[in-house]
Amino acid sequence: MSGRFSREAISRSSCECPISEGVAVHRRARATLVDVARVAGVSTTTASYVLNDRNDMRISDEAGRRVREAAVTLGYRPNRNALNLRTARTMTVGLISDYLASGHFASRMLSGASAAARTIDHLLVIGESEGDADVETELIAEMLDREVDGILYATLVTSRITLPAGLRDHRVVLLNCVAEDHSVPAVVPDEVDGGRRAARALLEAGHGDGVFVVGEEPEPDALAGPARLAGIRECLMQEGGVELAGVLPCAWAVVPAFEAVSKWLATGARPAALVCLNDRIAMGAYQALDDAGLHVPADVSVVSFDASELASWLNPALTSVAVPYAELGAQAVRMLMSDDVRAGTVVEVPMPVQHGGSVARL
Amino acid sequence: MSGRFSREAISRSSCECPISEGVAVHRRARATLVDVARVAGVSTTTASYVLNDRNDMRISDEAGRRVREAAVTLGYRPNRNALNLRTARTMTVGLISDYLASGHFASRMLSGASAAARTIDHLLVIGESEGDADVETELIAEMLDREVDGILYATLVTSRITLPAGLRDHRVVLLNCVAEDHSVPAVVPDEVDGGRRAARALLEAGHGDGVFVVGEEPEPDALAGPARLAGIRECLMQEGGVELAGVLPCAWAVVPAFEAVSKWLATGARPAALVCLNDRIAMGAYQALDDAGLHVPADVSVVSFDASELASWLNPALTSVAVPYAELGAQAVRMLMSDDVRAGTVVEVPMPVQHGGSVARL
DNA sequence: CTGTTAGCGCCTTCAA
DNA sequence: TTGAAGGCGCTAACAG
Repeated sequence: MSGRFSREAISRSSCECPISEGVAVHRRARATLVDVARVAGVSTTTASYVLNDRNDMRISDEAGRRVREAAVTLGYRPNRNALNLRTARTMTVGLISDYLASGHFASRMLSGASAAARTIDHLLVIGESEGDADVETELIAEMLDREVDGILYATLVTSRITLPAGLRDHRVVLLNCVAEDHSVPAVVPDEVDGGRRAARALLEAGHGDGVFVVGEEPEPDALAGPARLAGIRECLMQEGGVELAGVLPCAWAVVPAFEAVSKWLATGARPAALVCLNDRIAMGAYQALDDAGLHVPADVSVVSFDASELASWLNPALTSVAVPYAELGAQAVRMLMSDDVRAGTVVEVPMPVQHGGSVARL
Repeated sequence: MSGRFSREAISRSSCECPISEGVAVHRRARATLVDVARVAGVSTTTASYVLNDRNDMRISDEAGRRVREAAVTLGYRPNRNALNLRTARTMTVGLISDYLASGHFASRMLSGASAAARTIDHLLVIGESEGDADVETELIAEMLDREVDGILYATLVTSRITLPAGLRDHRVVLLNCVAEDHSVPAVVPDEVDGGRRAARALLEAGHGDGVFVVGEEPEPDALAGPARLAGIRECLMQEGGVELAGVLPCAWAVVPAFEAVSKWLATGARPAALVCLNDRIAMGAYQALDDAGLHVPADVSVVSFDASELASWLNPALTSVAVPYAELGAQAVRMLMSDDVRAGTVVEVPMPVQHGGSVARL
């Protein structure tokens, strides 16, 4: 009883404590369930039942009304921390990623994840390891300490990974990567089908012969390149009956692509079409083609992957196979919080083609 | 007492409850302070004091040793939710932004904020409103419910804003925006000085006459453009003794810039140097200059703002004034959590010049 | 130097 | 139909 009174004294005295001499901060100004119950003239139990819409307990209409009214007038919002402690659920999902800052790929995943989380009343807690294993371990511990309801483990580059030890036996979904042993559910782009779609974009415009791929790059853990290439080869053969004309290796960046393509064109190569494994490679290729006096798409058609902003900035705009980052993030959240996450499940999200003006119709 | 025993029974039965037939999840498998105290043979108080390094209470070395040992062997980690409830601090900072997904600007801010938060043992909780006021209100409530220790309110575009009502009287720092009435501490880039630096990059290379600005665009709440322009004008005049030759208005995107510059060049305009108000404008300008047979930097020098990846992709690479996004995020977190946040404080972070090959040395 | 105790705000079993 | 009471895991008076 005395406890109740003292609470009240504290609770209502919205003590404005100034931080230094600037910003003022309300502490304990929020109404608690006890306050609501008191104002409504019922017990906390009753208030709790009403506010949680528990129909199994029959509450008189009158009591229900009074509680709801009190809650509104007091601006009552349940204290999540108390709830967390009580229920051991926090309505948050953690997202641990190696790189958040690089490119707006990561941010699109975040955006999709954030939105999906919000629709199920969860908030996103993020951490960036910057590729540092110690930081990663620390972040994992930090999140588990906070009892996030699940963790998304994401990588910037689609890759094959080993689940960090700290995450084992926890609710985890991999985002943009897969576990070596397929022991963890994962959401990745369907790169092989993406490759097919890139090739199909050329076939549909009447291309077939003289199609070259630019950007093969042997990185052991990167999955996108080989998968895209396989899809391209397969589609060209199965749907066009032609063999891929060749592959020009280069790193996935503008300058290396520019140099590789320039050198190649200098040898007299005259491709009919290029499939660049990402938009930056395509940009380098554009520059090299321009220097060689070749026009896109009149002389050479180009398709690429990523459908990043860059694709729309180039002139002519690139036809590019999009990586559905936002969708990946959203799907991963939904999967993480769904009831039937199965260990081996790997969801492959389709990669839509974004058409530009870089493919000539023959 | 019975409570203690029953706790123990629950606590140690690391009940592995499988989710569907896949992922297994440990519930309550973690050791609690009670467990540690019991194993060490002391009271929870003692254990708490030891683990929190509270020197004001003198604990025997022996007891201290045993507690620490027990904590290690049990892998004890304090339950943050209990701590949150008890201390009304959560060691989290919230970040509410209008757009997270657009460009990698936002993600750089996130990255900087995340890293800074980590150094002070805080985790970042994020929310994206997508420009929707209702979503924003909801996110604010959600974060306050969780008692984040402070909130960063960020905008994608540097702008002047009104603090959302729900944030008033809370610990807030504005990120990349300022309050109309300067009533809230804020961290923004020093755009005027950035403008000076852009102009200085030209002056130092011997330029002065025939400098045009591309990209003036009258958006009432956007601060960057006018500030950059003012800095450019001021520096040109004060340090170079010349008047800015002119301003070519256009939207801040590649295609509009391409069109505006093309049309302008078609009228016979022959600028000596262009200051493009962002990198995308510069890209459009490059394309237009190229079409007109003008070379960068031989015929026209170009400097711009943002120092985005794009600046390094262009050929020649752009000399561009960087927006220190990561630094903004980091500073904002530090400011938010520092003890002396003053209402009116506006921290202006310097914008470093990133040199490329787009300025000819005269 | 160490243990007992009373909550933080909430949910929920049990009894009335 | 409602209320009292216990406890989630932790900290901090206050006793001993």
